[in-house]
Amino acid sequence: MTRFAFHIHATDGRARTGVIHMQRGQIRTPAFMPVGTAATVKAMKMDDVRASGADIILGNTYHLMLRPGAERMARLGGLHKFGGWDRPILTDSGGYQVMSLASLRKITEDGVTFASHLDGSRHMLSPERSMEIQRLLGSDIVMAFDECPKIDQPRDVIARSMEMSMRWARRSRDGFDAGGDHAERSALFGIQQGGLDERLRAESAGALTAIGFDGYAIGGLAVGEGQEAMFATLDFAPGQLPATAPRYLMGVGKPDDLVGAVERGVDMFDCVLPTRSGRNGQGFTWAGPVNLRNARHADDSDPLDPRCPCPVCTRYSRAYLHHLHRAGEMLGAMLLTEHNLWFYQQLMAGMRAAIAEGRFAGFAAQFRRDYLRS
RNA sequence: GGACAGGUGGCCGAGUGGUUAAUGGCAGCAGACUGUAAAUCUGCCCGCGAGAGCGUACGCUAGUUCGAAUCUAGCCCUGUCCA
Repeated sequence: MTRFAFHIHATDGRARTGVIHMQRGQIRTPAFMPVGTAATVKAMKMDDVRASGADIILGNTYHLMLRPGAERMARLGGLHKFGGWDRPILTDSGGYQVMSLASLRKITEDGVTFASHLDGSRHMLSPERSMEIQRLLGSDIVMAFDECPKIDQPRDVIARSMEMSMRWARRSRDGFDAGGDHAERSALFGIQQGGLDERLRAESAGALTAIGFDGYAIGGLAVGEGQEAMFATLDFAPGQLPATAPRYLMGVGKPDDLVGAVERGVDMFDCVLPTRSGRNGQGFTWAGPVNLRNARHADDSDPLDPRCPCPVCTRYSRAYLHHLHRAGEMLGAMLLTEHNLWFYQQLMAGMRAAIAEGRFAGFAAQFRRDYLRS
């Protein structure tokens, strides 16, 4: 059975559409992967995540190693069984927490020591340990352990960080390959760094390509640089990575970010936005984002998005969603999260179809007219 | 009828002579959220004004004082208990 294969079915400009084949299932690209940090896509049941159109979800090394713990997870049969999701799971390596938990960690060449945000206990994450944890979780797509640096730093700091991430990529490759059966069933992605700098990105891409990975992630973006700078970087970064492998833009993004990134050759995405925003009252629609807490929805009996076929838009009104979010009812978070995930998946499906039919530019233009309507 | 305890900005509730247009919380009006320390966070929230500022304001009235939400007196109202 195929461990990992990426077939590109069509291209349109730099945009591509295809399918990743893995033992636990197929992943249609361009793909959006809902984030399930703590063995749950927050506020969602896994059957509903699947019904929204997701082929793959994320898990997180750092959070799961702290709670419930990687060894426990392995004893319980792995992350898929534990969380009730039998399709592919991509696990982040903990590299993002090197940045997001900057005040709680110390970096050395060997790895990163965290003071747990839960109880202050100390935990070491190295390329080797991150690979081991992702193996214990039973991950399908393992991410190399990297440092996701803050963007507002001098070039030489970004350069040294990137170089260390490339040494860690080598160690991640070796650690993953030593994983026995798991390495036979799963895939390993490297992560390009280098900030907004074309030469650093090229160096990073070269280092990763020399090591060899199943897929290549673009890391270190969507960390405050703004869409214009991100797109400027994506004008060259995807092209520096192997054309035959999936390209995964980590942590992105808003709907218009996804369209612009697919346009520039990206195949995979993950982002907390649809789920977090769903909990915080923001709903995504074809006419742009909507804050359901706003007073103007109190008497609105229309669905959140008239074009949306999701279980929420076909049953409930904006007024009801407004009421639930005002009242702090948990169903409000659940329903809006579900809609948002459907919206993201419909957007991806729309892009896949447009690429396959050679009309991506028109799709993107129409999307922007409706969504950005400014 | 009597004894206590109270009456503060939409609500709850601090403040007990001067850095007080008055701490907090809630409600309200907006905004943010991008490999999840987030069902979170931020701003606004008496009126007029772009602003400086001006005007009103701590049950009511009258006082004391350079100065009162804070002290005094009377009155009104609310709660608990006793008759």
